[in-house]
Amino acid sequence: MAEYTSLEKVRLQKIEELRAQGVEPYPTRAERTHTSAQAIAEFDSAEKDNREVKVTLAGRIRASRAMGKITFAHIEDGSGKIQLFLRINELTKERVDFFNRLLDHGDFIQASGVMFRTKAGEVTLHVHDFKLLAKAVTPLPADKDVTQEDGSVIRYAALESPELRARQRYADLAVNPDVRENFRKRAKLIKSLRAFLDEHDFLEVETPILQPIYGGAAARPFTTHHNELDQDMFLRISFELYLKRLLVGNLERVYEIGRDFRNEGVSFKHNPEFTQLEFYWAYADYLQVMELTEQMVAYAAEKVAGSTTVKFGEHELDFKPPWKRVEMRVGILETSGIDIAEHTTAADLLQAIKTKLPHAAPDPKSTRGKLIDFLVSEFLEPTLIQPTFLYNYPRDISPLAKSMPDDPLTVERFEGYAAGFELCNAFTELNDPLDQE
RNA sequence: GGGCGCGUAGCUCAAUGGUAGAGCAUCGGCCUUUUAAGCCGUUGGUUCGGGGUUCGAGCCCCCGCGCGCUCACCA
Repeated sequence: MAEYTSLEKVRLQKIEELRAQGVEPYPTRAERTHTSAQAIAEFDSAEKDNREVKVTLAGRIRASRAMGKITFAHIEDGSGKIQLFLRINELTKERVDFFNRLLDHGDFIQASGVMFRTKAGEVTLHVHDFKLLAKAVTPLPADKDVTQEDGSVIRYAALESPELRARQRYADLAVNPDVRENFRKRAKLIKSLRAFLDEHDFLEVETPILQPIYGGAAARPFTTHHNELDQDMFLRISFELYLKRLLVGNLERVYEIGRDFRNEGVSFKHNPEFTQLEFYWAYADYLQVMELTEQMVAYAAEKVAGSTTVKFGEHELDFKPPWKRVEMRVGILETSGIDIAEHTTAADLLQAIKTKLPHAAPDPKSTRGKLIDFLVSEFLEPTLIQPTFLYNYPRDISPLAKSMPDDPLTVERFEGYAAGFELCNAFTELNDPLDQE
């Protein structure tokens, strides 16, 4: 255990003092009657006819302003913040002093009383009784001071550091309410994807995470060891190989939502463990999958955001089918001026890039596939803001995908993009066993 | 893994190689409608760790640790 900070030591002393006074800092039960949002809503409707609203609320102290014989404080629960008003008239001087001296930001308390509206207009609980529910030792992270150009200082009462936010998710959640909303949206999203696929006769399965041989993608794995078998095992980098085996077993439509693990770079777009959805559909081709995909995403947007139109950063994205479809060769030609069909070798294509795009800097050792990738990510991808399917990929960057019947260098594959991000990747699967070797 | 940058009080940050500071928080006092409350006072430091240069190192040099950005890899 790390050493306590001076602030934590003060709080530990307060716990001692509470116990000395016969106050249990961690009582077993709470008696909440309303969330803060319910209390405010109920008061709003009762205010017109002067109906009294008595409630008991529970939450964490987020702010307090002691002013001698009265104290204002805010507590926050899962539904939001609410102000408390404490006065010696109802509580006695001893109780108000107790609140001010022994309770701190972050402590969980419950408070009972009557709802009213302050002079400043804020719906507030006039506290007649309160009780400590759990004394916090480590303070909630908060307060970031930013000095403005004019020299004034603005205080943000929220956790800012990206490092802390990621490492201490609970603290981020406790302090930043919008993050809680992200969690709810994520749960809705996954629920809606399940509902959609179930509705379309796809069967949800779970395949092995611990695998003796990894595959299904080009990525480095995490390695672990099975002691009893004395055998190295890998955390899956993809579900692909196991899901395909289920197709072999005549489960014609299967899907899995779960974690994959890739031992690679970390950034705001890439995490070593990430959630992925894969589905496989026997006897269908990539065009049918394209249609199903845009319907699925639109369905999810409707369920999560209430509309197929969604704000993302500065963009307003409309996921309503049909999405724009751009053939890769045409897209590259339109955005970079290079027709990859006219340059069938790496050397040839590299020469064309150097001639037509003197400012571009591709790796000269690249294969033809890598050069095409370069053109896509440099010129084409940034233009794919509204939901778009990019389709018909060059064979040399698309393992396991089936070639087009009349063009062996191009495969039946597509990727979906929105706001410049790749959303998904799909293809007509190679099913010639000899070709696969 | 490569390149660049950062690490000073609980937090956010100052400090030409010359006595380590400010605001907020903490702690104490005043204050019966505040909401970034206000006013007065107080406490708080192995300057990330180790070594070196120097009369003198938070600052310069070397090694290490941690973190950020970025490139490569990838979704």
